[in-house]
Amino acid sequence: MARPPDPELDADAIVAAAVEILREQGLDAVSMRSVSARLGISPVPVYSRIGNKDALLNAVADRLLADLAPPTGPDETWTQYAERWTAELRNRLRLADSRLIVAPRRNSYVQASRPLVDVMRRNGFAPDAAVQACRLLMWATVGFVALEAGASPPQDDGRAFRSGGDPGGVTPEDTDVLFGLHMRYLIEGIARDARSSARDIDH
Amino acid sequence: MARPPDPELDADAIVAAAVEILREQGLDAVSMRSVSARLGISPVPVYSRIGNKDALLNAVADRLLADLAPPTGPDETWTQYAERWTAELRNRLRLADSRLIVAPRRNSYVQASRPLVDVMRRNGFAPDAAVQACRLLMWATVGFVALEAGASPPQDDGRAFRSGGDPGGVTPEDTDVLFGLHMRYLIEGIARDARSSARDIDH
DNA sequence: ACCTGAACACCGTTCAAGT
DNA sequence: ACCTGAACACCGTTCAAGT
Repeated sequence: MARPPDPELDADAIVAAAVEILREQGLDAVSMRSVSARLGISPVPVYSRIGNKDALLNAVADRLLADLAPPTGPDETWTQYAERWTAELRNRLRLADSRLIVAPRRNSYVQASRPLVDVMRRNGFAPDAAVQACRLLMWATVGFVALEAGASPPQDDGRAFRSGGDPGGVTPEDTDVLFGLHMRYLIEGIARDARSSARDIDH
Repeated sequence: MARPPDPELDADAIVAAAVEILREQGLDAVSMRSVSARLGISPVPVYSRIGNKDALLNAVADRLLADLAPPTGPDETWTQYAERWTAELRNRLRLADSRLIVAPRRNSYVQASRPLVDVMRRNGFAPDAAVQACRLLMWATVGFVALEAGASPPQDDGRAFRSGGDPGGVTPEDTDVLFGLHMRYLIEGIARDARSSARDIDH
């Protein structure tokens, strides 16, 4: 019907439609066909603007996971911020489908790392050490949520032990405790290594 | 052609065929149709014996991930064994597709936990503490490998920075270091908490 | 009882037209 | 140039026969 490229249809509108379908019906309902149908067009323009389904899902994930990191407070130690940072990341990641979050070096993750790296550098960390520590916390958090969320949505497992007494005794409270313990151990370890390397320099 | 149920065709043979296809062509090539075609049958018997595709993939994962834990050595401290246990788990998990490993409470994981829990209990851990610590190390290891492997196979990402100077400076060596650091922090943290709770009891 | 062929309702992706 | 309809080569799953 139209010869000039539809000016209403840019990559952003396509990603927005995909996010709507994701929110309403879940990740499995997001297809090149369902997205184009929602926009009232054929799948071809989606391919020409986005590329393919992988690219679409990456774009969806980047939009869903924008601005993951909480703002830094004044007079906050790096350990305090690191604790808030991991907890906030976990809360945000849990809202997304676990299949979208398992991707290291996702743009959103690189962005989210920046404030934590900055805080650590202001607290005396060497650039390399700050980046490494931040990557450690990021991987640990993303990996934890992937496992935590991977229980229900993707593969339903068949076995009939959803409601009632839980299977191996893993309640949501257990999971919270496990996450807190995990992050505490990592942050304490990073702090200890940082102190010992500072001692090396002093000496 | 045959009326009696084929005695050569049990669930094991179906899973074995799926594993063969997985090894030869990757996870994406494993379908109810490709598996039944390899066995020379229609998809229907696969459904009647396995259930559905989720059940098939779970069975494949359980077979691929059997016997994950290394044997315990005599006169080995729990920290030494925990280090070997996480390293061996990582090596084994890396051989599988990351999409198959992200499932907490997978039967193979429960089995793999047993020897580590036993070693920790022999070293004075309370039952609950040993189970919790083991779960922590399991989740951390599985999550790490999921991230580590999730870079290449599932979504190829499009961006052209595979060969040559790597993107954000994440070499395989960096990844090895990160894993070692991660596990060391966790094991040290577990040891420290165990010592302090033992002190509470002594006092 | 247990199989097969065929079908249903989808996929991702591309091609050959149309304007 | 950019669209659409149609097609290709698949999926997971189920149904209606066949023996």
